[in-house]
Amino acid sequence: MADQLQPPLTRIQQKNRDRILKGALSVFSTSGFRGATIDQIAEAAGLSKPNVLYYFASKDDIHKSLLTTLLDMWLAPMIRINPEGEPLEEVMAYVRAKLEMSRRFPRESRLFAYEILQGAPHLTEILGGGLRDIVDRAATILQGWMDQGRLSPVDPHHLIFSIWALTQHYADFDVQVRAVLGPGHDPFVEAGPFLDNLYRTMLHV
Amino acid sequence: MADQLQPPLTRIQQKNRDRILKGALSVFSTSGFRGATIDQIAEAAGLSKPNVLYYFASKDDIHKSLLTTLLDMWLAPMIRINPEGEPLEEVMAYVRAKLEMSRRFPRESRLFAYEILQGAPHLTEILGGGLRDIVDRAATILQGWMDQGRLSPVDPHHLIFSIWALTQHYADFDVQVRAVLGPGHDPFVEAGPFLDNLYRTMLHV
DNA sequence: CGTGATCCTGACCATTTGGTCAACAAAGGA
DNA sequence: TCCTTTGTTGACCAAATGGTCAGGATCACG
Repeated sequence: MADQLQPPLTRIQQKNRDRILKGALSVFSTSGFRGATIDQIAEAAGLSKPNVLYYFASKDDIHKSLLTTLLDMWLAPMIRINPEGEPLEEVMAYVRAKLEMSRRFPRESRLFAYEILQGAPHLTEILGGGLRDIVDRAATILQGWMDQGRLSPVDPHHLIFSIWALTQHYADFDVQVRAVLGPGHDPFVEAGPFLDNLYRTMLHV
Repeated sequence: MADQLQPPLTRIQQKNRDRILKGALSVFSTSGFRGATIDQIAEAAGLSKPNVLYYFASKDDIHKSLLTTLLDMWLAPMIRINPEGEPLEEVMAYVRAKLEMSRRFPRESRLFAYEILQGAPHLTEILGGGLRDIVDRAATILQGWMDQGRLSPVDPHHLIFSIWALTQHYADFDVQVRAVLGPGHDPFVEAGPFLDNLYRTMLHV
């Protein structure tokens, strides 16, 4: 389990690995793992297929690398919940951060959605491990606030699920949302006040 | 656009088409369209691959058939919203029906999730057509109730999105929800009161 | 029964796709 | 400059996969 002493990446390695991951994010997030081909990734990255496989051992390797790299970014807002802060504002800040991430990084959201739908074959250990710890920490903080009467009491885990569901929905189901709303709408802009109102009314003591 | 006069299905056709669709639902909902193979579907249906292709022209055909067949069932609860009913109870009944569908038909939920994630290649005309009409009708009813002061005013479209997101999340992200909650939890059972409380507090005048 | 329609399958095909490899090109340090 | 390391690719392979087809089995019905 000790970290391998990796030789530092060369300039070219840095650049090309980056291009591959960027291209792969684009392809995986639109077609899913099975639907994506190394050829597509190579083209999106502007490299030849064998060259892609020079930097990553396999398609699986690219996918796993993407997921683990992005997971940190994805969970960051939850870690930033501050137990010393004002309860309602902390929750609202998390909701806003999560919605903003869905707006700015919809491909990342879809990448995770595909992975979870599939049964999370590449994330099983993380799901029951690190993720659960992070969520439990947040749930404990929320529960504490509720016990102090500073937040309306609800199940903290399901509160967190609701935030995930409501914010990621706008990224993952983007086409459906836009098809139903029709042109002239910005789903993310409209969702802001809606979610704000929803969580304020539900959690206000 | 006129309906073709189809010869009635024989007993065997009825049975085998049914088995294929059942098997395909299972396979598509766990692997997505591209991840599913006709061989897997055939095995799940207990038929040989050529026999599957005797009943359906192509893999695409099976998939499209599944989606259109299931879409009606999926939208049924929304159509049942009754403008003459008691507003809050109508909404709560819809929420409960949708959660119950996620619980009983998680595979159907995931099938749609995959399709939307993919950009809904097989549902584009339905999304902007029939679905939009159904949603708009429901949104109009909700808006009417809000205008009458019988429901707290919120954006009706986003209210509907929120119900979809919150209920389908438990089916689509099942592994994640269970991994976070740990053993000894029934997410669907816990979600019931949570959603009940959420919508009552948000919509109660 | 008989016979036409329906049903079923082993064998096969073309294409796609993940991945390999030998050989060649470019960097880069001494 | 030379030579080792690093980077790149065309050609290739084996497996998987969507789909076809000729022919055989079974069914329904007069």
